[in-house]
Amino acid sequence: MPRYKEEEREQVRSETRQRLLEAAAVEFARHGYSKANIDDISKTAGFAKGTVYNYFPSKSDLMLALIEEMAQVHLDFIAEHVYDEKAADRRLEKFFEAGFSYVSAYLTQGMVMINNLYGPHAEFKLAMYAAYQPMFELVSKDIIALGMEQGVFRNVEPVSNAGLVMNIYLGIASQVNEDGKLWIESGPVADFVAHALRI
Amino acid sequence: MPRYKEEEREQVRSETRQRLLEAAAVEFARHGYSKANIDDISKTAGFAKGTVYNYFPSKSDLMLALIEEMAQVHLDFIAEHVYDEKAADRRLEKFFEAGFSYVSAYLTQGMVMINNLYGPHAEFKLAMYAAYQPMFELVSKDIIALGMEQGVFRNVEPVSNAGLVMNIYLGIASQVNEDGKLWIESGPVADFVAHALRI
Amino acid sequence: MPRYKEEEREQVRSETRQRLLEAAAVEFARHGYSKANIDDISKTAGFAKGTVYNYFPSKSDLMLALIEEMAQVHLDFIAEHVYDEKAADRRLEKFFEAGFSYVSAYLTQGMVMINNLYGPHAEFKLAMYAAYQPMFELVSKDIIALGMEQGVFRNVEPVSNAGLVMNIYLGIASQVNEDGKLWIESGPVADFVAHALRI
Amino acid sequence: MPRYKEEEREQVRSETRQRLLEAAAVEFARHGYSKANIDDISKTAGFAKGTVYNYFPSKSDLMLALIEEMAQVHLDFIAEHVYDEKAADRRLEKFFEAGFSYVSAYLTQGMVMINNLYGPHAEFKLAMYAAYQPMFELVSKDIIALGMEQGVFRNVEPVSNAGLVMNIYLGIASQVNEDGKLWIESGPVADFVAHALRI
DNA sequence: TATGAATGAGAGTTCATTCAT
DNA sequence: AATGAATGAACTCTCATTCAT
Repeated sequence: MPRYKEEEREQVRSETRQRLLEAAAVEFARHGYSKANIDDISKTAGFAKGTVYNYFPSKSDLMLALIEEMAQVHLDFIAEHVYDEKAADRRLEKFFEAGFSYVSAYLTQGMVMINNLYGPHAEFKLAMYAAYQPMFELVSKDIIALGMEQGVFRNVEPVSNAGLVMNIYLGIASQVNEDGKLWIESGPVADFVAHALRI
Repeated sequence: MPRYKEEEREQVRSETRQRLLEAAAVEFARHGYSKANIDDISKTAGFAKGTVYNYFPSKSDLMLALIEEMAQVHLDFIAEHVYDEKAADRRLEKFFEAGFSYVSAYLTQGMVMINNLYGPHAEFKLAMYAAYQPMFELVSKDIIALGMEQGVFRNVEPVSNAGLVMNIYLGIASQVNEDGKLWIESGPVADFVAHALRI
Repeated sequence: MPRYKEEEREQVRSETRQRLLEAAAVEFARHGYSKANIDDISKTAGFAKGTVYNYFPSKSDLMLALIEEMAQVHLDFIAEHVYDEKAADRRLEKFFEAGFSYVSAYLTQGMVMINNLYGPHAEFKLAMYAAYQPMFELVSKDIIALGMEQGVFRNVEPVSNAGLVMNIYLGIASQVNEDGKLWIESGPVADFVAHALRI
Repeated sequence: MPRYKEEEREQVRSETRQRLLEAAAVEFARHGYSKANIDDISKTAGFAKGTVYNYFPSKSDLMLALIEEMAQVHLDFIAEHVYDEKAADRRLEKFFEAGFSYVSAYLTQGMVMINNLYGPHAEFKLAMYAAYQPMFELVSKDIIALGMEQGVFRNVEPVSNAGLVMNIYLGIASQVNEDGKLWIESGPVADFVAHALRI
C-alpha cells in the first residue's frame, strides 16, 4: 500500500491550507471580510481562485476556520508567558505584555480579531466568543480569582472584572498602527488595572 | 421675494435628509456598511433609491454625514449630564451613566459607531476620531485633569488615561444586546475606573 | 397626481418584461436551460445583464414565468381553432392542425415546452403539467368525451386517451426542424387517431 | 509472452468502464447532463475524478458512449421478446409490453434516453437517432410492414406509422415514476394502436 | 424634488479538465 | 491504472450609480 504517498499528500494539503489561511488573514485585515475577495486571497497565497474551494466550502467557512486557528495561536502565545509567573499581579503584567506583543507580531491576525469582535457579522462574533472563551477563563480564574486568593486583589466579581480587563486589552489592541506600535505601553496599562484591583 | 417658499423648501429638504440619515443608521447597524444597500435605506426612509443621491453624493458620503451627526448628538447627550456635576469623581460616574444610557437609547447609532471605530474602513475610522475629539477632550480635561486639580485623582497623564477611559466605555458599549441591555452597569465600571485613578 | 406618468411606466415595464421573456425563449431553446446564460438573454432582448433581475428574481423564476406565458398563448391558439367546430372528429382534426401550426409559428416556445416536459428539471416539469392542465381538459372533455356523446367515438376512458392524444401531439411536435417543418402532416395523424377512436 | 496478464488487464479495464457507464447513467438521470458532474460520477462508481479521463476523453464522450451502450441493451431487450411471436399484431403487443418492462427495469437509462431525445443537445439527439435506427426498423419492417403482408393491418406508410408508434412508446415511457410505474399499461396502448392500424 | 428603469463592474461559486505522482 | 491537487473560464446574482422624466 502506498502509505508513503498518502503522507506526502497529507503534507501538501496541510501546507496549502496554512498558506490559504495566512493569505486570508492578510486580505481580511486589509479590506475587511466583505470587501476582501477570494481571488486575491488565492493569489496572495500563490494559488488560483478555485483552490480555496478545495479547502473551504465557502468564504464564511474560511473565516470561521481562520478564527479557530487564530484563537489557538493567540491563547498559546499569552498562556506561555502568563504561566511563567506565580504571583497574580505579575501575571497581570505579563498578560498585557504578552498580549501587546502578540498584536505587534501578528498584525493581520489582530486586526481580523478586532473586526470580528466589533463588526456587524453576528456569526463571526459568536464564533469569536466561543474561540476566546479559554482566554477569558485564564484571566478570570488564573489571574483575578488567583489574586484574590493570594490577597493582592480586593474582593471583586472575577467574571465581570475579567470582562473589563479583556475590554481594556482588546480596546487598546485595536489601535495598533501598521508598524505594530501601540499608543500606550503595557506597563501603564497593567498599572492602571492593578490600581483598580489592588486592595 | 418668495422668501417664505424658500424656507418651506429648506424645511422639507432638512426633514428628508434627517429621515435618510436615520434609515442609514438602521441599515448600517443591521447589515454593516458593505452589505447595507442604498435601495433598502431609501425604502426604510420611505423614498425611492434616487432620492439618496439628491442628498448625498455617494454611499460613503452618507456614512460620513451620519458619523458627524451621531457624534454631535452623542456628545450633547453626555455633556448635558456630565456638566451637571462639579466634582470630577461625580462627573466620571455621570460619564458612564449617560454614556450607557446613550447606547441603550440609540441602539442603531451605537452599533454604527462601534463598527466604524473597530472596523476595516480607514476612512471612517479617521472620521470617527475627528468627530469624537470633543468627547475625548471632555474626558481628559473636564474629568481627569479636573480631578487632579481637585485633588481627588492621583497624578496621571490625562491624555493616555482619557484613552483608557474611552476604551473602557466603548468596549462595554459595543456589547449592548438588541434590547439595549449591557452586561455590566455603569456603577461598577465607574467604581473600577475611580479605583484606578483615585489617590 | 401623475396618473399619466404612472401608466407610461407600467407600459414600459410591460414591454421590457415581454422582450425579456421572448429573449429567454430564444436562448433556452437554443442552448437549453442550464447552458443558456442570463447575459445572452439580456443582450438578445437588448438590455444589460442586470435588467433581467429587475424583472425576475432568478433564472429559474424567469423560466417559470415563461412557462406560464407560453402555456396561455398555446392554449388560446389551439382553443380558438378547435371551438370553431361542433363535431368531435372535426375538432380532433383541428386540434392537430392548430397544434402543428403553433409549433411551426412558435418554434422557440415549442422547443422550450418540449425540453421542460421531457427534461431533468422536476420543478419545471411540474409547472408544465399545471400550466397545460387546461389544454389536457380541452382534449379529454371537449373532444373525446364529446365524441362519445355524439356517437362518433367508441366508448373509451377519456382521461387516459386524452393522455395518448397529447403524447402523440407532443411527440411529433418535438421533432420540428428549424424551418418549422414536421416530418408528418396533421391529416395523417388525425386520421391515425380517428381510426383508433372511431366506433 | 504474458498473454494471460494482457487478458487480465483487459478484463479490469472493461469492468471499470462498465462501472463508470452505470454511474454516469445514474448521475445523468438524476441531474441531467449539464448539472451532473464528473466528480460525483467517479465517486458513484467508486473511483477518483481522474479515472473517468482514463476511459473517456470528455464528459460528452462519456454520454455518447453511454448512448451506444444503452441503445444496444434496449434493442436486445425488446427484440428478444418481439421475435418470439410470428403474428404482427402479437408482435405489436409484445413491443409495448417489453418496451414498458425495459423502462421499468432500467429507470435511469430510460430517463437518460428521454432527456437526450427531447433535450437541447443536438449532438446527443443525433447520436440517439443513429443508435435507435435498428429499433425503428424493427417496428417499421418487422411489425408494420409484416402486418400488412399478413393482412392484419391496413395499407399504411410503414415509415411514418413506425414514427407514430415510436412516438407513442417514448412519450409514455417518459412518464415512468421513480418506482418504475407507468400511468397506463401496455395492453390499452397496444389496443389503441391496433385499432389505428387494423383493417 | 423625487422617481425607478437601466447599467455593468464585481464577487462567490462550480466544475471540466490537466497532470505529476 | 488510478489518484486528487490545482486551474481558470464561465456563470448567477448584487448593487452603487446614472439619468430621463
